[in-house]
Amino acid sequence: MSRKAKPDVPQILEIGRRCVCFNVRKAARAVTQIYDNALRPAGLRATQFTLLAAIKILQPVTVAHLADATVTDRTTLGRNLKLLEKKGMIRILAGEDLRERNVYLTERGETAVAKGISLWQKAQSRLTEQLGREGTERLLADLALLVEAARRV
Amino acid sequence: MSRKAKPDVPQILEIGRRCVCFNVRKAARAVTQIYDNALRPAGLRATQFTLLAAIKILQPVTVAHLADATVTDRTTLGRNLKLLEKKGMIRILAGEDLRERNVYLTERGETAVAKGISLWQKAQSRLTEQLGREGTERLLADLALLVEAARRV
DNA sequence: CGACAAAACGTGTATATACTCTCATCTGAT
DNA sequence: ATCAGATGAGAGTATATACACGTTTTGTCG
Repeated sequence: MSRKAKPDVPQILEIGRRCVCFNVRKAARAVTQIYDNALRPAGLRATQFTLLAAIKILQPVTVAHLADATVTDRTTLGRNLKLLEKKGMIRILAGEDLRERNVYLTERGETAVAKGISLWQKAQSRLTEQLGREGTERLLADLALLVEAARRV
Repeated sequence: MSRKAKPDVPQILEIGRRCVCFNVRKAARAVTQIYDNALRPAGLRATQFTLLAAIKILQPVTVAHLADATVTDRTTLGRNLKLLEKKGMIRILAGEDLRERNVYLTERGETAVAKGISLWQKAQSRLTEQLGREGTERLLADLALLVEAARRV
């Protein structure tokens, strides 16, 4: 038996082409940069903007519920919320059930969301123009299927 | 009900459904967890495994070249490499051009890749089974188009 | 040859992400 | 009424990500 087999190189090349994880992460990196740049004038990252938007719809909302709605780990969400609180865009208050924390938008948060929406729209338009209308629809549908598939695994 | 209900709420709901950034990041989170869990027995995260695999193919390779190949920010890659070096899976040596750093797999790195490949295969199979053959092909094609589109923005 | 631009890389800072533990609170069964 | 188990949340640790800025080395051109 030789010390080291080489025949797995072609197999590794396949990984780069076919690995769902690698390719979806790569896409996420590329896309995130576009939205982060676009949202900079509002002092928001893409993640923060979508989180604020979710809060605006759901408020008052608990951390766990928000984590569920945004499909984010609860502890991750807690840390992301702390950042928004530090920016003065949300308030986090104890609920009736003292274990729960209820999240609310502040005035500054409302302003940031409003500013963010128009910036988001521009970024979204620029990207979807490149994808085409059909391409965008197909992509979003496929991503939804992917999340579903991942849940079932 | 209060008349204070915000008129832009429907618009915000659209964001959650149609925002490419939010949805691709969400998918990346879901998928990453599957691969991270699968690769745990090899002591690797998904990112680390794909990075090691890329190094195995390209070695010896400079940081910048590797960043290009994996479509990762150069500084991000540098930090990811440092972790693998700390684990003893790669070696980073100065090149002839003293500005450059050449990256090599170590024995331990080879072992980790080998172990990772079979674990990766299982995770990939489980996920693509859920997606179906066609679904997987379409998804990967769409993700490639997305990366292209993002580059053009 | 010498000034200067360009290339390759690292550091400081900040955010995003998730696992494991731990703590406080609540709820239901006894 | 009480206690065991469930539930909601935070803290500790580790990794992934990228921008702004700085450093060293190379290449280039007058």
